[in-house]
Amino acid sequence: MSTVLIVDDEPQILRALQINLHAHGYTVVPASNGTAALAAAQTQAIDVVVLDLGLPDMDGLDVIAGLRGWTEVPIIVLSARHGSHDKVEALDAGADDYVTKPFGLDELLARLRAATRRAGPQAAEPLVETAEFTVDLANKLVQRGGAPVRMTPTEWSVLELLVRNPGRLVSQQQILTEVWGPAYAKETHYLRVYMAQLRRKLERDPANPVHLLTEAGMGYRFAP
Amino acid sequence: MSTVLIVDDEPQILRALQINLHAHGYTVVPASNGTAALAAAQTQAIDVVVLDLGLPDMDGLDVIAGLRGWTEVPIIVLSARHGSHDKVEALDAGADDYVTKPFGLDELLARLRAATRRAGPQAAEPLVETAEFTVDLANKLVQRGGAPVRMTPTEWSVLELLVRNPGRLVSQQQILTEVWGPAYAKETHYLRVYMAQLRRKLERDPANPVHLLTEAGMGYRFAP
DNA sequence: GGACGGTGTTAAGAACCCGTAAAAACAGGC
DNA sequence: GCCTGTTTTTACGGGTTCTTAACACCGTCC
Repeated sequence: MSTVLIVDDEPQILRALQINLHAHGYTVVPASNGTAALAAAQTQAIDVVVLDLGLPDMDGLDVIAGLRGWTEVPIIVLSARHGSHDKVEALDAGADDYVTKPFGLDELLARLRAATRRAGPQAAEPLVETAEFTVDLANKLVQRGGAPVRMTPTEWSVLELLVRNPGRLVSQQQILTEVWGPAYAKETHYLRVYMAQLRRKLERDPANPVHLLTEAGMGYRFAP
Repeated sequence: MSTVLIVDDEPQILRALQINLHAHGYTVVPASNGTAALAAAQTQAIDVVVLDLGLPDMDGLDVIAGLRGWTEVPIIVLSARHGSHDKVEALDAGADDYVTKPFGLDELLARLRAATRRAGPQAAEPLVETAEFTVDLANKLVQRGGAPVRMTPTEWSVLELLVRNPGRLVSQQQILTEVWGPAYAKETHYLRVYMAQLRRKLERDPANPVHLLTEAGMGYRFAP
């Protein structure tokens, strides 16, 4: 579903939101200060920002301004301050919504839904290309020689993880925990089966892969 | 500047808002009940709606639903009720913002600015065409071979969601949460029923769909 | 050379998912 | 209150995917 950047300096609130939003299907990117938030927003595809105004390193309004400098991503502000002056400042700085603490989780979820609903189709995710095939992350579409290639859910999860880390070595443990869950971190034979299937679908010569490479004992690497 | 439709059954509040917003450059269209509000929204060009939920003739949620049936205009809800359940319902019905009374005028003005700001660039509703049928998003009209095809509300919601994301794979979870609501995210059998109905109405050979495709385990995809 | 750990390939049953039709429950209009 | 159209529920056959197992392969180390 959507990716939420959560910015809050109180670890327990950050953790609670992280767990709850994840349970409701969101991918959560946490940040405990303004600098980390701005950095995270630039390196990852964020669909909506939940921003606590009380940050240790910089003014929350500057975080809003920093984001608004280059992105239209919806920003929901959390704040303990009820004063209307604070609300006006945050909204005029570019925030989309302002929620005062304490707030109910269901209210935050509803406001998240409202924010993502109107933001609609977000900026295009990258289209990863190789000489043999192309992977369209946003549309979950794989093409080879112009023709679409059907992927099963597990195949897609593995492929997506590799393709989102082009050139980087992804450990077997990491793939297993992210695709199958932490309990499967040792089931390396799953990986062998699915890597074989991916190569059969995507590589010209599955026995001598060019793009989906094995690093024996380490993990796998996607070479563009 | 912008035109605001204000819906409130208390004459003095309606009058006060009218004067204040007018003083801040807004053109104000007043309505004292839900029926008048829906009528006004259809006859005049409205940029943003300020809606009090406590109306004499109909439930405020139905007003939201009525507006959302055909327009994306931003809706700011005013309510005396602080309960998070009320907020969730209003936001999920399609409202963009929820302000509890009492509120400061400057806060309302800031929220109006935020709402109109992001509504800004209104894109024209496209006419989606395939070899078999055409979908007119703006007029909620589906045609096949020149003849209009009747759609039930639910059928239309599902079709609209798919057609608005041409080529993109839309997960079952996403369709269910957007059409039926977050509580129905697991009711995948609804989808099977409605996809079958849509295909029966729109595909030449419903058993071998060309435009409304299934990706087993992943979701559905509309291919233009 | 042979054992061994890690890897690739294939196949088959189990588990799960999907399409279809038809009936039951529900809602709105008259 | 009845009637019509819509949504929800139910059941089942057929298909796809996941998991598991068995075996071949390739290098390294003893």
